[in-house]
Amino acid sequence: MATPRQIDPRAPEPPYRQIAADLAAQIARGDLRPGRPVPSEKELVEEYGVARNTVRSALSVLRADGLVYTVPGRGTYVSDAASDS
Amino acid sequence: MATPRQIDPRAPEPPYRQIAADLAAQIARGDLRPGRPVPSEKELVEEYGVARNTVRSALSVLRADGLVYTVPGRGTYVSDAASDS
DNA sequence: ATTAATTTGTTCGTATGTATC
DNA sequence: TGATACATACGAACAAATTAA
Repeated sequence: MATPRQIDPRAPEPPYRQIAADLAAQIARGDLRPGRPVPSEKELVEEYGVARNTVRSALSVLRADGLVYTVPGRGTYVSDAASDS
Repeated sequence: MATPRQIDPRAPEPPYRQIAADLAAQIARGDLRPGRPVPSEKELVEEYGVARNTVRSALSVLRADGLVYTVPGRGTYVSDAASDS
């Protein structure tokens, strides 16, 4: 089963930003490493307990920040320069 | 050719649930028998005129209900105890 | 033994409608 | 009103497992 990760639906920060921040923290921490895949959208849906759209919104933030890149049909990966952010 | 089965896209029940209910009815009726294969996803797509994802959602419902089980690469089969449901 | 065909599994892209805040 | 979230659906591509030729 997926490791549950907590987000607060009533926090001022919307869930998709909380998730983006959490994933960014995992990258900064080195839990998610450059070149390695981020959990799939399906897995993130299960881990965070949100809809797929919400996960996708979070990943869009990370993409915009250059922290990850997505390959259609493959997955989303941590960018090589992500650690220097 | 595949026997067309009617789905009402404007009904309150979403198509994937209508399909699940229809297949469950076929099982209850004995049209689909324990141990025997359910039509392949490809066939169900043609029969119901929906996308593969939608067929797979319907099959997920039946699996969750224990009415069928799926063997990767082989197919989906009616569970032995399906009749007692 | 190899190859091709079939079938299910996985993953992302996109769109629509509804509901909530 | 606008941003956000959820549910659902269709599409496309490729991988993996199984079976047939």
